[in-house]
Amino acid sequence: MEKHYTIGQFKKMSGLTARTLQYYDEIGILTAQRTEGGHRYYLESHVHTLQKIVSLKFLGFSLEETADFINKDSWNEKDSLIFQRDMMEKKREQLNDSIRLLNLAIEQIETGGALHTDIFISMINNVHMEKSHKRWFAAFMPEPRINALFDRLKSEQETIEKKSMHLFSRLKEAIGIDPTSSEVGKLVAELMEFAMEIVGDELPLLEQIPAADLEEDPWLFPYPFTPEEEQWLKQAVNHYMEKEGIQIGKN
Amino acid sequence: MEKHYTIGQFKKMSGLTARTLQYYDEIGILTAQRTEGGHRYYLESHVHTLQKIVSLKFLGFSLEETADFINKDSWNEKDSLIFQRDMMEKKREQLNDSIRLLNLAIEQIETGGALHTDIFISMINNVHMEKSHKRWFAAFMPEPRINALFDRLKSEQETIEKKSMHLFSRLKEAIGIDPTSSEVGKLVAELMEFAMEIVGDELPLLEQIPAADLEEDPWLFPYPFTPEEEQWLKQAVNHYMEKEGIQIGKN
DNA sequence: CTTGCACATCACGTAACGTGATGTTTTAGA
DNA sequence: TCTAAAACATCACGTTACGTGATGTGCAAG
Repeated sequence: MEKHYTIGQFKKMSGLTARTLQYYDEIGILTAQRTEGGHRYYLESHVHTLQKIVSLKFLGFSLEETADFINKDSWNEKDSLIFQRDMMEKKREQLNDSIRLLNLAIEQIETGGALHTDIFISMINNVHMEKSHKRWFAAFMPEPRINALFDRLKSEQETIEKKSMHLFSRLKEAIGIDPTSSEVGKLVAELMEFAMEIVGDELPLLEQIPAADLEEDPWLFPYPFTPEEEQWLKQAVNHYMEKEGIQIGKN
Repeated sequence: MEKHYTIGQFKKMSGLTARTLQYYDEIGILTAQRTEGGHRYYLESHVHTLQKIVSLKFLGFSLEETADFINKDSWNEKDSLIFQRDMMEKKREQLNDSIRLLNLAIEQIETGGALHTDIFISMINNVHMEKSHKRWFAAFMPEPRINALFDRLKSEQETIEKKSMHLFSRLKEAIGIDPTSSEVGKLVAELMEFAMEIVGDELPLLEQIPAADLEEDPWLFPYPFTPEEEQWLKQAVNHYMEKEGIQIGKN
């Protein structure tokens, strides 16, 4: 005589809840046998089917997709497997981005600094809107050069993000201090150097982009400083420029 | 006069749908202004708030959590950030597992072999049930040694999985062939060698585990072969053992 | 003044169950 | 054999973050 499990035994074995088993029964993905009184019971074959179900769920398939797999017993069409893998890889990239950004914020707090929301937001945005930014830049640069620029930045993304976070935070905290002081001068010097590092050889082209265009779109390019803060920053940068005798537009 | 956006302009700018904006209005996370006629309109401050919302969503927060963040404008409690990061890291581990397993199946198909569902299932299970397996082994081995064993296997997980997939598949395809043939003998030899590699120095202890215990739990240890297939495999292994004159139990 | 578009509000659908509420079957013990 | 408790059954509504119509107004242009 075949072993049979009540729903209570079955749920203990599988670790699923009774509700889940009832739901699987309801949608017909795991149809239980019934006693005369109407209680569910399960056989070894159900164990096997349920194995398949939880395994496929583990791979990230929906119950509907899972049902398809269960009905056919050879899984040799690689299309759905490849599709699924690609979906999961996209999700993983997403997670990598958010984990990296969360760590950035955590580190900033742990090193004793304050986390400035505007800075954080603009950095998140930078990652989130990458594709839109690429399209935007397409109006000023040929595509291969855009890609080269973005690829270079991406290869050092984490370093750049950490530097940005640190530098912008210190700048924000310096607001109010005399813009001509040597303390502020040092920060601005750092900022300029950092900006040069970012733009690299694309300086001439990027300089041509009118600053107004950038500020015109508050959605695509949220600014980490408020208008008053920016006012202060401009003073500081101007002072620095005059002292150094350089004439370059500031982004 | 402040710039104001209709919902149509706002959705184009943000890339969200009107329904989403209406929903955010409804749950009070982004309350729009209204014209006399009842139409929604948005100001610059709404742009800023929406930036926060989409940024926090990008980090994986729910709208409810997002609402909390928006209400307080300093984000210096690292607890929720750390909690969130840990959640996301768990999800990423999950994804890594499923991607690796999907690739395993895809490769198996691409190299021209058939994907045997029972083998695949039992390999998925192996990853999925790792914690349960550890608990199960705790009845036979002290915990530090279990951890050492599992850590060793984990460091070569992908290699082991590929080998398993390849070897078990060839075994399954050999079923029906004379168990005493040299072809089968070779496969069994590979199997034994592989098994030795896996158990490593834990052979004596693992040998003590009665095979019945393993087979007794069809949920925890789904077997990649059917009873008939197993019968054949036993014959092949026995033949191999006699020929080699070794006496070791088989798992 | 009308026409057409943009916008408004219901209201139900989604996925995979969780969580009671309430009634019936099964089983263990007297 | 009877009873009380445990186990099980079926509704039915809640969850998240919107999508998707259906149907009824506001608004700007001709």
